[in-house]
Amino acid sequence: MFSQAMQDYLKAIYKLQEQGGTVSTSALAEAMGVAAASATGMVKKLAGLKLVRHHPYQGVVLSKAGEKMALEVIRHHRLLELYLAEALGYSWDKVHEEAERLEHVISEEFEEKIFQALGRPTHDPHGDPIPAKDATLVVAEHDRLSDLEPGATGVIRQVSDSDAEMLRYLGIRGLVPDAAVEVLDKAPFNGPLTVKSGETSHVLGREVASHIRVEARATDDA
Amino acid sequence: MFSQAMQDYLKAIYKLQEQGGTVSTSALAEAMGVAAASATGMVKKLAGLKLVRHHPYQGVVLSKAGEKMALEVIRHHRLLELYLAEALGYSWDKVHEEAERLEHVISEEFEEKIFQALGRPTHDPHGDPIPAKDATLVVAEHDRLSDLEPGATGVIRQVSDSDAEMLRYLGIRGLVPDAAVEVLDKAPFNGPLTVKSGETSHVLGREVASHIRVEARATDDA
DNA sequence: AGATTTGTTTAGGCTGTCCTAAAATATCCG
DNA sequence: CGGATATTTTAGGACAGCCTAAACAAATCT
Repeated sequence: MFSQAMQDYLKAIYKLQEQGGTVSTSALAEAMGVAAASATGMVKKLAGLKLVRHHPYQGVVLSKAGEKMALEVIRHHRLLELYLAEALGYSWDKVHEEAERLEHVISEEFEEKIFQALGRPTHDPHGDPIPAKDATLVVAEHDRLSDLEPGATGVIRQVSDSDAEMLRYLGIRGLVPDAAVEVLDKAPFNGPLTVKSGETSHVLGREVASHIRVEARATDDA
Repeated sequence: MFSQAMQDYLKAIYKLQEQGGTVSTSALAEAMGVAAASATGMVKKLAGLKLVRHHPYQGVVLSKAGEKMALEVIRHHRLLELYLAEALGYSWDKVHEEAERLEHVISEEFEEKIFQALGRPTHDPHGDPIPAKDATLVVAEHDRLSDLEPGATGVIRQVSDSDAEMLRYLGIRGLVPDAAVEVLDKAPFNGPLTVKSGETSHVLGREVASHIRVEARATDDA
């Protein structure tokens, strides 16, 4: 009905929209790993199907229908990630890749079966919220760990799933959703953060720390 | 690497070969639900890749490599069928369709994970043997239920998974692998069989009964 | 403002898989 | 044997999704 390629484009547009407002063709092409011309072509097709609105040279916006489709794919993806981790014992750095392929082929029944088996979960292993069946999504905005100041404490809520290598690195160190953390030090000039979690402390570059979202506890120095 | 279409063709060739010796292009096209010309085209491509041998107007035969590929896909399929039934509670008439799509996208890791989770099984829910990792397959030839004579007893070993409707019908009646059966009566002129399983007896048409494979117990009237 | 750089779209092609229609080959039967 | 019938292959085309190269539009710099 809707091709795999179309689903992938819609998902990519959704994610870009989430971050940076308007979505340019080149950003979309970049995200999809295709040439800019290919993205233009697909955007025109999606616009023809009323899944996106396209104003040439201005960017792409998902329509209501397009957003719904994107969220359905994302729901599949995140449920699968969680299922692979929980039920099959996948390590959290490997779930993304497998889910990426499975998300396009599972039936609604499969979706429902794993949803129930997992106890109607709300978040995937990286802390990303799972869209509901009716394609609604509760987004909680948390601070980047890299934005916290020394002395701040909080709980990790999300870790970006974009880089498997990084996930492996953080997983080994216990820096996963629900872990409590405290910022001990923050070196100047975009230097690394020293973060304590449990008994041990870790030194994290700004780049990595910006991929970790934390729910900060109210600081007492107010 | 090898496209989904190619995998499906190889699988179809394997199954046709299993049944009827040489595989004609038209039989292949029929099985794949495509025009004969399309099958010819794909066969030529597969022959170019040394996955099949093709003698025009004579039929197609899988090469060693082609058979291996086919068995790998079938292994995926049957493991998935069993996993869907056992782990996710799918009814056995629905597993085929879902497995059909999943078989092409799961990784070797996924395969291994479900293989272990299922306790290294040897047969799928329909009683079909699951090819081993090294692409070897133990085939046990059992009698068609329709070939047994009144008085014969045995155990159901396989039920053809080709028709979901039929599987539902038989499942309700407990005519599943490992069920003990006894042929009470066999009407002449290709008439129905009366079969007892457990406490109840069922009347089955020849067509249906031919889709059930039974391991016959030695009869005592010898 | 004019020129350069950057971003976007159009034009034309390639590959994979399918199709129909027509030609070629094999089989069957009087 | 030879013509009718059935099967198989060839020829030519469609469509999806990708590509590169070239044309076009917008933004930026001096």
